[in-house]
Amino acid sequence: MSIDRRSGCPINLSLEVFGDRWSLIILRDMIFGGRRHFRELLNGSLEGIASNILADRLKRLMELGLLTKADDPSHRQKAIYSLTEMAITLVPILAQLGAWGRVWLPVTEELSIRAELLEKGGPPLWDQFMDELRHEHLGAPSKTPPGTPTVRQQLRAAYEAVVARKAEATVD
Amino acid sequence: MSIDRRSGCPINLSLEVFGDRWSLIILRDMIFGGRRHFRELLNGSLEGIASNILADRLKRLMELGLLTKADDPSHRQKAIYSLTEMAITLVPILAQLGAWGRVWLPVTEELSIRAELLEKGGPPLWDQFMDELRHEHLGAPSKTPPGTPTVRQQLRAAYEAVVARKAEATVD
DNA sequence: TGCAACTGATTGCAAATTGCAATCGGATAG
DNA sequence: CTATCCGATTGCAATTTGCAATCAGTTGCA
Repeated sequence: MSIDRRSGCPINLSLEVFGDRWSLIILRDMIFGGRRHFRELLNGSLEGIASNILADRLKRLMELGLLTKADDPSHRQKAIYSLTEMAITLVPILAQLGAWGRVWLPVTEELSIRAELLEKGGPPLWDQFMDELRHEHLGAPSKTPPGTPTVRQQLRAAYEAVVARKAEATVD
Repeated sequence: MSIDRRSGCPINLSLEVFGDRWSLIILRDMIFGGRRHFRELLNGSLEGIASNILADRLKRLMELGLLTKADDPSHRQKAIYSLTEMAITLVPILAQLGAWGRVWLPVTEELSIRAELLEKGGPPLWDQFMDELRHEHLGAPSKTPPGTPTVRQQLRAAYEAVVARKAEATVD
């Protein structure tokens, strides 16, 4: 379940952490979708992950230090998964991955608007987002002034605007 | 052999392209190691890729539009693999991946010096590197003035300096 | 109290993937 | 003529994957 260590190359080691078809998808849903529970990840996933794979990957990501698990006070057997700093710093990678995919692959418009926004915002926006994630997941004090829309809200709003516009276009 | 299209999300689609343990390793060796031939990739790989996996991935990367193959004029049955623009624009992703791995994973010093250099150089260095790759692989005119050391040369020199220093340290 | 819905998983199993070893036919060098 | 190198291909055992069904415990509601 742990790492292979085929070599000490940073790219190789990174691939050994999330060089599979699901790990980054789960992290994406937690980071951008704000999901924290098993069921949210299971049912909310566009790609339709199976429950055993999800359980396996969550365990693996915990062992690797990318996630932690805590009891949910509202429900005795509910668990809350949190991102660690290690996972939060994946934001630039996800942003680049999204930017690349948006250019070269057959993405859908509503799902790529977030990647576009994140790309346009660049490192300053990524930093703000990571700050918000640290606040949400690690309890760190937030540096963003209250009243400012969060990055996730901005991404969500942009996504919904596209969906609304497309629905409109269908009616016309 | 082609793509699944579990969803139109750019991150998902990117993962479907190189969300496996070998595709990015091959591209890394071509991009940073300058390897162009089957045997170079097979024997030069630190991670020890098997020949059938290499053949399979090369074929897949060609189908996906990341590589092209051409005859080597010096040897009738030798093939030269070239990066396409699609693959060349992976440089920022590889740089981020290397930067992240360098921080969070048990990398070795000599193998991570290149990631460090690439991180410090930032987007301007990435652009220069991509320009050089376009020159090498696509025959594009090089914008870098002659006499300037290429990025690959810089990376190689840094790597060799670390190796030499470590060898020295062992002697002492 | 009874029961349905929901919680985070686990198990069985068939199918696909992986990667090692051996081998292929052709090309080239000595 | 022979040894070596070329980009693969094949056979095969081991592992991994992912779908379907199921688990035991928890909660909300009647």
